[in-house]
Amino acid sequence: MLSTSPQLAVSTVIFALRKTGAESPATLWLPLVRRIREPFGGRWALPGGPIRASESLADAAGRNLLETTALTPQYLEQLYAFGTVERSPGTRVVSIVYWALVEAEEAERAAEGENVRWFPADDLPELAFDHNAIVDYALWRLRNKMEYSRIAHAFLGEMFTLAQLREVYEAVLGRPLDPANFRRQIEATKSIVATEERQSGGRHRPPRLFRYNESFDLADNGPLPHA
Amino acid sequence: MLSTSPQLAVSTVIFALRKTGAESPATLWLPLVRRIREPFGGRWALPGGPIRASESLADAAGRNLLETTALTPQYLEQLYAFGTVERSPGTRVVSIVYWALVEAEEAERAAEGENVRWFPADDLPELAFDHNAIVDYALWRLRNKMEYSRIAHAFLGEMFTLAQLREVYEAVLGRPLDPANFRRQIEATKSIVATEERQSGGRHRPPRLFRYNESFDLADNGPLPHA
DNA sequence: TGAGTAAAGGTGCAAATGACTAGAACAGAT
DNA sequence: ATCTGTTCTAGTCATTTGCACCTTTACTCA
Repeated sequence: MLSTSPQLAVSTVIFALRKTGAESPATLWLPLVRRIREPFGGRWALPGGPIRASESLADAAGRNLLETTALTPQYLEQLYAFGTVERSPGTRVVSIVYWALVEAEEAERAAEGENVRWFPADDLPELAFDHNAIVDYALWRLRNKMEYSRIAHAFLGEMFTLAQLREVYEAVLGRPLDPANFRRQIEATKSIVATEERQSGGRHRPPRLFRYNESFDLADNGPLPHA
Repeated sequence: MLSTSPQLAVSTVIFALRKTGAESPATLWLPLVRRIREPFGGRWALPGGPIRASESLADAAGRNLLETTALTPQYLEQLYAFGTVERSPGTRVVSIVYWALVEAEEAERAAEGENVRWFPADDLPELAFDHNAIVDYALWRLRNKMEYSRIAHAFLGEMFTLAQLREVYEAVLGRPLDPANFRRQIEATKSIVATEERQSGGRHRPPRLFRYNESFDLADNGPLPHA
């Protein structure tokens, strides 16, 4: 009997920050798609699909994401290759999973449908396959990376106030940060620069707008082949 | 035309510490295997092979490593999935690469042969496929991880002196460390405990032997599915 | 017994961090 | 125009951390 090579697929865990109420803190959300086929028909699952012969793994992740959720992420990084024998009933599937971040605005644009819905990352239903465990791992990576890189910026638009940036950190790390100390740390950084513009409209002193210094990478992922 | 799924394989970058001369500093070495088939026939490559239907990815990496190099690593972790279109001439191959550490003693035991040879990690020949880039990335990960985990211990045996442990750090990080400060950092750690035994034989005050506290993991890799 | 060597222990400075206080600037309401 | 509440902004101070350097201890070998 010829041993057939495992089936190969890519999936993506993509996070966005959402504010439910006006005064409630922002939390992490992610879009899931409803499975139509067996196994796990009807269950929610990570967006993903097969790899085409002409595209790299990252390209496959981005394309499947765009096709199923209409989202274009600000940040995309390989998470892990999952390949235990029993993770998919019947067939042997190896999933190369990416994780991604998307701006709040972009996340709003992508309309929800019958088969695509956003869920809060800390309160998911039972997903298909091992996808609950995968999301847990992606959350761990996100929180870890937040502490020693500048990926927080990927949740925000071009320009942002320090309060907005701090809100991102507080939502991901799950604890409040001192505004004054936070300011000091950001200003010590060269990767985030102050602009002359301010954001008006609130019923308070208009905060200065900041901009990310494009000459810095969002994260140092080492000497990884670009694709 | 039916789009065929890419071919899937695992490879492993496995490091050991070797001392060339008696007084020269230890450096990183890794075993490579000589390819017999095309493409890249005759070139050196990372040990690896296909994934069996009954084994997980990590198991496949360990098995292929044992079969081709007779090595059993002290530490094994997934590195990255490489899958650009052009990385293997002719066929489309996705390689899930692991990286590993092995004790010096265990590395000695595994004899070199015509088709397996150890090379210094910082002076490799031109390897098959994109394996040079893969080794570079593995080196980067190793150096990174060395700074916030206790994997250095995986290079050593059951018991070791602080000087030996420091030699590992110096070899991997590529810079000398202050012995006094190094001692303090290690002693602040709960994961490495002093024993009552000492190592005699040197022409100096006999150093205390230390032991790794087995109740700690070598590295915190988050909530990863065990296999 | 003395010389040499590395382990082991200690001291002090500088930078980073965390908790806290206080004033300045603005929007909107009175 | 003045008041009020909120947030930005600046600064202090104590604690921790990292790092450089120095001294003492204990052993082996000649």
